[in-house]
Amino acid sequence: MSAHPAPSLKSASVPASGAVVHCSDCGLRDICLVEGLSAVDLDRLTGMVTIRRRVKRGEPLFRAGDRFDAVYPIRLGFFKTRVSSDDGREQVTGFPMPGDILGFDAISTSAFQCDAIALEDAEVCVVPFEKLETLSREFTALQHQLHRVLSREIVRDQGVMMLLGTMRAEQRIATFILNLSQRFAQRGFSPREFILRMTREEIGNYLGLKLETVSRAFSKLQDDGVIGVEQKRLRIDNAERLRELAGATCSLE
Amino acid sequence: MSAHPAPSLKSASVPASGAVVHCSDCGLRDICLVEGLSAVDLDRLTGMVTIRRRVKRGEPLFRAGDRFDAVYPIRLGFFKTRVSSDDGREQVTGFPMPGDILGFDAISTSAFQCDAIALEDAEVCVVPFEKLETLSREFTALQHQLHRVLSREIVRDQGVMMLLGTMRAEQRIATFILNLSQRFAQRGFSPREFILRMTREEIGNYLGLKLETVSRAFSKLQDDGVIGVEQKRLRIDNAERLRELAGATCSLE
DNA sequence: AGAGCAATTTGATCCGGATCAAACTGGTTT
DNA sequence: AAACCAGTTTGATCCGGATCAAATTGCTCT
Repeated sequence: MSAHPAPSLKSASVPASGAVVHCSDCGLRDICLVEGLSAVDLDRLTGMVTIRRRVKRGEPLFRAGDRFDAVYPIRLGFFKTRVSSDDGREQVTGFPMPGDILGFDAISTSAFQCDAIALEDAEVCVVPFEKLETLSREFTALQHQLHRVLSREIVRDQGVMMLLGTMRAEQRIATFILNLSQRFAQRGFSPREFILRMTREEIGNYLGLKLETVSRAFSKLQDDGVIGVEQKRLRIDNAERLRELAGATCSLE
Repeated sequence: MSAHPAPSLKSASVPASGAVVHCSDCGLRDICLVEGLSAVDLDRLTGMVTIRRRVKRGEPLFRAGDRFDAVYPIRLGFFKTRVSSDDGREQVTGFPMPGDILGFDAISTSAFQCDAIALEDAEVCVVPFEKLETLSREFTALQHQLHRVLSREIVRDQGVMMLLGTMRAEQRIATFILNLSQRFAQRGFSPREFILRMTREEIGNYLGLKLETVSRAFSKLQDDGVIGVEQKRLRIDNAERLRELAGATCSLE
C-alpha cells in the first residue's frame, strides 16, 4: 500500500502483482469464468485478462451510469453492490467476494446499473467485455461458462426475491449466515467461523430489515446457542439448527 | 379451443400456425431475441425456431426440475414464473408477456429453477438452447442480443429487490401498475387501459403483500382518482400522480 | 493515550400490513 | 334458474418489525 508514492483517490490499475497475468495461474479458476475449461484451452486463452485493478476500502470499482466496457472477476476482497432510486432509496443487491464477477448488469445498456463498493482493500481482474465476447465465440467452453455465470446470477436474484418476499426477520438472517458460510466453504475457507465485512446496516438493507432488527436477531441467535457473534467475527455453533431456521434450500448463490 | 378433439393434459407442440416458422415474419422481432439484427442476418437465421408450443391456461410450460434444453420466447399470452422452497413457501418472480423469453434461469444447472404457468391460453416459440449457442457464435449480433437479454433480466431482478426491500405497499402497487403499463406500451397496446391477467393473490405474492392489502391499495388508488379498477380491467386516470406515487425510475423491465 | 466518531446493542413505543372474519360478485356447472 | 365456487372487497383486530431514544463499545486519527 505504501508502495504507492502518489496515492490518488481514484483506484489504481496495475499490471499483475509480479507474475504474468493469466487465468491458469489463478487460485480462483475453478469458480470463476474459466471453470470447466480444459488445461489446453486455458493455455490458449491469452489476453482475456491483461491488467488487474486495486480498489481501496470504501471506494467504488464503478458507479451506476459509468460507461461499461469490462467485467471484473474479484481476486481479493469483499464488495457490496447497490442500486439507488432518484428519490434517495438504496438497496444493497449483494455482497460479492473473490471468484464472483462484477458488472453483468451493465451489458444491457452499456452502462453500469449499480454501484460496486469495496468493503475492504480489494483487487479485481479487468476483462474487456468485447474481448470476452470474441473469445467466447472461439472457445465453446468459455461461451458455456459465460452463459452459466449469467444464469447463476439470475437464479441468485430469484433466491433474494424469495427471501424478501416470504421470510421473517430471523429466517432471513439465518439464510444470510448460511449463505455466507457456504460461499466461504466453496472457496476453501472455514464455513464455521468468518469475519462479516459489512455493517449491520448494510446487512439490514440487503435483507429488507433495519439495523436494529439485524442486531436483535443476532443477539437472539446467540442466546439460543446457534451462533456466536462478537463484533464482526461470527461463529456457527449449531449448523443443524441454523439450517432449520433458514427453513429451505434457498441458496442465494 | 374446441379444435382439439383429444385435449390432453400435456400442452401440445405444434408446427407454426399455418405459415413457416421464421423470426423475420414475427411481429415481436423488435423486442425479442433478434432485436437489432439486420434483415440480411434475419434471413440467414434459419432453424433457430422450428416449432412452437401451445400451453393452456393454468398449465405449466415447464416446472422446476425439468430438464433444460430450450428457451421459450413468448408469442402469445401472459405467464407467471414462481420459485418454491421445500418448506412450502412460494414466490412469484415475474409476469412475462409476449416478447419476453422464458427459461434463462435454467442454463446454470441444465434444469429449470422455476415453474412457468400460463395465465391464459398461450403460445411460445421453442428455441433449442444448443442451437442458440451455435448460432450466436456465428452471428455476432445475435450473441450481443442474447447477452443483452440475459443482462436485462438481471437488471429487472435488481428492480424487484429494490421494490421488495424498500417500498411501502401503495408504492409497490403503483410501481407494478406503471411497469405493466410501460410494457404494454412497448408492445403497441394501450398503456392506459388493460386487463390484469393475474389474481390479487398472485400480484400480492409477487409484491410481497397479502391479497387483502393489494385489494385495499387498489381501492385507495381508485378513491383518489388515480386509477379505475373493475375486476380484472384496469384504467389509469392520472398517470402523473401514479408516477409520483411510484416515486422513482424503478422500471422493473 | 486520549478525543472523537462510527457502529452496535438494548429498551420503549408505535404503526403498517398481516390475520381473521364475513359479505359480495361474477362466472361456471348442473 | 339454482347452486356453487373462486376471487374480491371491506371491516376489526393483532403483531412483527420500524421508529425513537439512549447507553456502550471499538476504531481511527492525532
